[in-house]
Amino acid sequence: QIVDAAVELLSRQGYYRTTIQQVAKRAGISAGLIYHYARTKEDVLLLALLSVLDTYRAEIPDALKGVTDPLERFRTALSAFCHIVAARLDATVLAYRSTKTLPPPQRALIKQSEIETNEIIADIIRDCIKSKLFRDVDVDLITYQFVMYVHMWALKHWHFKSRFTVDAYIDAGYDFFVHALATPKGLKHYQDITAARRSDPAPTVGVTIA
Amino acid sequence: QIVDAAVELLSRQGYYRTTIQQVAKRAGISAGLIYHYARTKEDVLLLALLSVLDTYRAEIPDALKGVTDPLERFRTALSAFCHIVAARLDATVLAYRSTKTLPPPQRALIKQSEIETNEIIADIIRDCIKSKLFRDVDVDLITYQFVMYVHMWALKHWHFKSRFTVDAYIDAGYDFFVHALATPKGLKHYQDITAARRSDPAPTVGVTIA
Amino acid sequence: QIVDAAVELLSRQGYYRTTIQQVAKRAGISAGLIYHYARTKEDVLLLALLSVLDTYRAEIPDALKGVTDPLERFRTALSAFCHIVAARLDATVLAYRSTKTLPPPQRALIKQSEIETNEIIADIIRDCIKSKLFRDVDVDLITYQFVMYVHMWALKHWHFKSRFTVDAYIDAGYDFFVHALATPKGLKHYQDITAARRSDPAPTVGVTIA
Amino acid sequence: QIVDAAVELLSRQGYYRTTIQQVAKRAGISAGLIYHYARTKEDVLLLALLSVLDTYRAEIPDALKGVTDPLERFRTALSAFCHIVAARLDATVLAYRSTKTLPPPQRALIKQSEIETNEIIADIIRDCIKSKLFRDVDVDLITYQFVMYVHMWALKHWHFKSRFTVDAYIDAGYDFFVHALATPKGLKHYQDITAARRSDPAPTVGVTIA
DNA sequence: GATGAATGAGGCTTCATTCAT
DNA sequence: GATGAATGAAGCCTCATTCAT
Repeated sequence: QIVDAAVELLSRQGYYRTTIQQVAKRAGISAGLIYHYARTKEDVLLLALLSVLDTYRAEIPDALKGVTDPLERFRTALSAFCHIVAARLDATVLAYRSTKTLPPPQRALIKQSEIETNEIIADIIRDCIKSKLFRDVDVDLITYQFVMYVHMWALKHWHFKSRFTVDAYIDAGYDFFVHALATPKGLKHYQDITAARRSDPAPTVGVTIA
Repeated sequence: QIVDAAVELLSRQGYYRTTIQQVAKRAGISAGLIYHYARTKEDVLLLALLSVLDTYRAEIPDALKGVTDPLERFRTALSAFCHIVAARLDATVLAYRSTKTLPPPQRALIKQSEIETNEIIADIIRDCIKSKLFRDVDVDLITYQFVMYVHMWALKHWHFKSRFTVDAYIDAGYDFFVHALATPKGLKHYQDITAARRSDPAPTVGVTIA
Repeated sequence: QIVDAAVELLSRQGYYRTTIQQVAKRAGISAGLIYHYARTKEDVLLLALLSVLDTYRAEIPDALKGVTDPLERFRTALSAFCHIVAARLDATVLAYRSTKTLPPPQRALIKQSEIETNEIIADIIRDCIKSKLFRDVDVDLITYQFVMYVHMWALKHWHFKSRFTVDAYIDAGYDFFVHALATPKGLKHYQDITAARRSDPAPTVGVTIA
Repeated sequence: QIVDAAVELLSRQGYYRTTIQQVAKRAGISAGLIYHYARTKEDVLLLALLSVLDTYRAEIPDALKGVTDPLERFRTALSAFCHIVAARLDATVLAYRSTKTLPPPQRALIKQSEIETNEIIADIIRDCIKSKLFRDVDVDLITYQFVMYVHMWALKHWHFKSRFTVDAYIDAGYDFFVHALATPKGLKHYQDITAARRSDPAPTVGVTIA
């Protein structure tokens, strides 16, 4: 598919270093044909970015299926999100590199997609607050910090790759956010379920990508 | 100066949309002259990026002068850093957009500069830990979270600009990090000095840019 | 019909701005089908041009039916020709824009068609000369001037449209040509029939197009 | 000069068959350099067309210098104009082929230049009328007929080249227009100066082009 | 007959870089 | 040092034409 080829090449090389011819060749089609599906090279970029963002939006809910405890949902979302990003490091970085390349109307589409993913996170945080596990914090701000923490795995991967495994990174982030947000009750719950999970080292991550 | 012109244009337009001729015109010189100071266009980008990062490295310590309490230093660093970034939003975003454009050797210079700035933050955090105000957390990781929080003001400015003033953003971040990191003693100290500052609304930020 | 779509689009946009796909869409068929009727895009142009020229060749004689007086035939031909051109201004201009686009063999077909139309005019002029209404002028040259006068309505329509109605333009041209060509006898005849027509304002134009 | 190369190639091949590379090669420069002087290919066309039209505007007055008799001025203008056109047949045709290729603003410049040339002709005709040599005709219309007659030499050159020399074409046109326009006094004057010129076959044309 | 997806050559245009002055 | 005209490679995009269905 064109979009897959585009994501692959754009992720690796960035927008301006990637030519339409390269995308075409990688997709196994002719350059001209791309222009049946995208009107400009920027459209190809948009499609690629939306494809990446859609992965987030689709796969996080998948991982959450069947998880009901609010704090477990929080951890699962963090874990799933980190693993998704870890599986497509370059694609995540691409969004930060290239979104500004798009003209505002298309940029708005990207933002919209990002907001929709964030809403999944925000809902989870709201649940934690409603359950008195988290303090009554600014959900919007915390959501963005959560997302940034995940993205940081990609953005600063050159730094962290030699210091953390993804799972250690997830645990560290989980611990950090819980301490920042939890009520005493929430902290107690955190320690309980963490201890439980350690004595029962079931697969802690339900998402596996590529 | 060439570098200032470059920072200005690169920040606004990104690397590939900015031409050497534009930089030359904005700098009030001829295109050819730029090649006396930079061997390639990438060199111009490198110089511009280093210039921005140097601002961070130079101005945070300035703001910290005379501040001795570890937690106050933490808050001052956060505040100064945020204000610096707020004064050059686009330049901060530029680093995220364009660093990957550079070949590895030059990218290493950027990383090095970033690491040096981070070290300032790390030292402050270490002080807080040594003073038993913060828990014994992973300094490196927290440092990066701190920096990401600051950068987030630029990276997600389209979102936050209508929700926070810079100062409210700083306060919210300060509160968040303290809750995440502080020992009970640290928390007590936090509440004391915060209350004190509120009753004595002296200028809390010593950094003014442009 | 393909040709009608082609005339429409070619007239409005010229040869190179018109794509086969546009012609196909306008004709309500697929692009591939056009190549059952024309071997190349140039063939489409040729067909369109010939179609326009055929209109001239067919409609002028129609208007002349039943008109016997040589001078009246002259006036009727002028009037009919002008009205035809006025009804397809762009198509007339198209011939001037695009004939040179065709390779010589096809261009010859266009010329041939033009010559056949001219012959109709030439015959009328010859009649006028034979009837001693016109001086013994160079029929060929006068024919071309006649045709150019008509085409001028299209070629300089941007200028004349605000200065003349088609009918005023026809009257002015008629007067001009008669003065240029008429013998004293012809001039007398001209004044007689012109006066007669004024007192009997019957429909002076038998051609109505779209 | 770029413009000369452009006129040459555009005249011969038309707008779309002429590439910027061809113009550059013919002008002895690189393709990129053309874009220092023209922003688009259309600009090159505009420059070329204006250059041709300027030739008209400049050379007709040259030929008229020292000619005072209104009718002689009329004949001289016709003769000069025809010779100019004859010297650049293709360039004249180019204007008819390609003016519509330009966007309206630039097309307006072309029209303006054409109007200025026409004004030279119109003034001469007005003089003839003022001197009672011509009837009180519509100057504007006659001017355009005059110009069309000249242009016809280029537009229908494929037809006339085997039937007339330029000078014969000029004489025929002169005769035609005088008969169409002259008062009895004007006709008398025409016959006098024509007879005089025949017995004194001085160079009748003062314009020589390349 | 009819479709329209697919091709791929070709041209306009940009711009980093050079170099004569 | 300083200029800026000049280069020429490279890439986006268009579109006539084909051909499998």
